[in-house]
Amino acid sequence: VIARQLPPVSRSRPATLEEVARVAGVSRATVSRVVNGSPRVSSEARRAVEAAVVRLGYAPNRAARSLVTRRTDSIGLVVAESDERVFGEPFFASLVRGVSKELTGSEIQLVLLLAHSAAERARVESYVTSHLDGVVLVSTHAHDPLLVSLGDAGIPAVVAGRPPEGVALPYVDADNVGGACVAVDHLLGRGRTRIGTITGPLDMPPGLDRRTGYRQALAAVGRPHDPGRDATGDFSAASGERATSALLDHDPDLDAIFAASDLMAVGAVRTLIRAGRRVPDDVAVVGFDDSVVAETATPALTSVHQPVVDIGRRLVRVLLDAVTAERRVPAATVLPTHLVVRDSS
Amino acid sequence: VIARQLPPVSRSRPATLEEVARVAGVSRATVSRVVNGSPRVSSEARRAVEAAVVRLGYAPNRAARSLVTRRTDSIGLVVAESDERVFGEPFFASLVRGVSKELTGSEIQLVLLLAHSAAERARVESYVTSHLDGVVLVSTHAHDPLLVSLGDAGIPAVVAGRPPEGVALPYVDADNVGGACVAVDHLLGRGRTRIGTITGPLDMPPGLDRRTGYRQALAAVGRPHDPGRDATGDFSAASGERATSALLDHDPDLDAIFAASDLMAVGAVRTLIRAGRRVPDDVAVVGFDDSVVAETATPALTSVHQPVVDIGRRLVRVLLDAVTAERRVPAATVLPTHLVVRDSS
DNA sequence: ATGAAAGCGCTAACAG
DNA sequence: CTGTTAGCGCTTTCAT
Repeated sequence: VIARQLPPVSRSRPATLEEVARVAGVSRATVSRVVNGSPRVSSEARRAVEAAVVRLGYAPNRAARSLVTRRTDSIGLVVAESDERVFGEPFFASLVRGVSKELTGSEIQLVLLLAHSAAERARVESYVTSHLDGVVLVSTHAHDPLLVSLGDAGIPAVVAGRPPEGVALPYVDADNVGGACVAVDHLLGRGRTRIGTITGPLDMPPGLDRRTGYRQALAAVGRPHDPGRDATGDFSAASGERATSALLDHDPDLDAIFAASDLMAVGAVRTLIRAGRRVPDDVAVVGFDDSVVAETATPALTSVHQPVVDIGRRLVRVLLDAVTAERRVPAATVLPTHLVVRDSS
Repeated sequence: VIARQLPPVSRSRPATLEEVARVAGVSRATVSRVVNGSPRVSSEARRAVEAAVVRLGYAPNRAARSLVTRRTDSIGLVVAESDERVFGEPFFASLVRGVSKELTGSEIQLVLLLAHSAAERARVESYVTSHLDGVVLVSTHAHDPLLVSLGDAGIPAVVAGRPPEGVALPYVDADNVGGACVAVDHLLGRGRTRIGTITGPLDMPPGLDRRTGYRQALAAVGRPHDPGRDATGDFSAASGERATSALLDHDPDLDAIFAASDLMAVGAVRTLIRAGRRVPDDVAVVGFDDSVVAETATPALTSVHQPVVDIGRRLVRVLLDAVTAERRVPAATVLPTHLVVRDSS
């Protein structure tokens, strides 16, 4: 039988570098070198230090470290969104997963900053500039003041999704144009000819880009642009219903709808059924986002999948490159989307 | 015309207390007092300092402050979950909203810690104990090692949702038992008599509690417990389908189902329709969570609403009380739920 | 009411 | 390869 354990180190106060040094019989500088992985340490000293670290349960004090290095080793995820729903969106959830996934293994912490009100934005800005190494910015609103102020402040920042024109920050986005294009191609391939679209808000880049993809696909096969086949929504199911009614009014023979979000697609299906159309027999419907509702809807929705988790990971990689200034970061990174075919088309 | 502005303060390096003191013509100590709202300062000095603070755009350096106060002024939101989906769940999203809402206006920052793998859990634990004032723990897994280790570590912690038996941490939860009870009462009120239930996993407190509520409501009206009317699911739609088949096998005349999650309710509806039942005419269905799918499902689902945002807010309040040790914190806080009646019942 | 001074725990020259 | 030393920016006695 062995003694059960070393005398339990009192947790009253975390061990310091000083204590580790004393136990290991070296100087603070040496301990610091070991802890920070410097090669300029004898293996003998290193072993002694490592043992002491374990024995004492030593963990560096970040505050002290950051005071001298002027780095906080933490990055912010800033959600600049007055509309609180955003947070509940699957897009955001997956984004966070990607971000935190990319951070695993690094010593970098993720600080969440929600800036709903105008007052909060101001706080966020001052906080960010003095306490974070960099930020990932999520904002669906065009002309978000934070977008420009953070840009001006000169703090490393990367935007999730293409920001509106005029913002000089690097961004990572899904290929919205390409995705929409593929969706419409798919509809054309199914023999549909009278294809309408329900766009997102046109002051938001994704809204704009998906409409662009729709038009490109049609233009590519020589279809002229018919304004009556465009109806604007706001990404919500209710707006999808309204838009579909409008579309049907203009062209009762519509045989397909490309909706710029799954929620709008659900609204479209609902309205189509109510109008006596069968989906997909009479009218095929394709959504965008490949969210849970696409799977659970009846019929299950064909939808464009965005690699959101990957976007999150890439966002972090770009940001960290910007922070360390190791290399010039790309102004834009566009990740591919793909179509998931289900029952609605 | 006035001069456009004071000479733009160079942002090369954030202003320090020292600089503010010089500009205001006082000592560092005085500036510190003003910044921290100490009353022992003449209004004259205070004015001078405040002006200098504004002029210099001064923001205290958290690292320096935390080094001396031994407080980090940040709390962690620890998601101890190997199952990555959790993050996408609406429950989690609303929780975060509540937490961050409660934090607005305070100087406290929210640090997000995801602990998927076992290795990460270890890191999280060490990180937490040395760099955070306290943590809010989200874990749906029974017997999560973090639950006990954080409890042992003596760091202030509060759990979202009732933890499994044996965990001594304070928690905040929705009234799952009461909610389920009300749901079943509602079904009884609609004249239903053959009411089955699809439970959640029985090793999870919410799964257990909702079943308890179901049984209580039935017992209250003298219905004996019929094991054949219990089917176990895992909160997913697919499990809801399977469970419903089992329920129908046992009792083809079933006229109502209480599902412990909206997703399972959706699965139930799907299976019922396939089996030739009309919802709600032949079989009424009630879900739990009042999530987006409850709204978008066809028919729209009657569901039990949990005050998740409030849970988040309360979590923070309890945690901060525990951190400052201002008062003994309640071991359990149970917030009321309510039924949202829609078309499925 | 205010200032002087002593660190908090750590890193980073700089010597040796 | 290692130790000494000088702060990083802030709070906090302790005098005054």
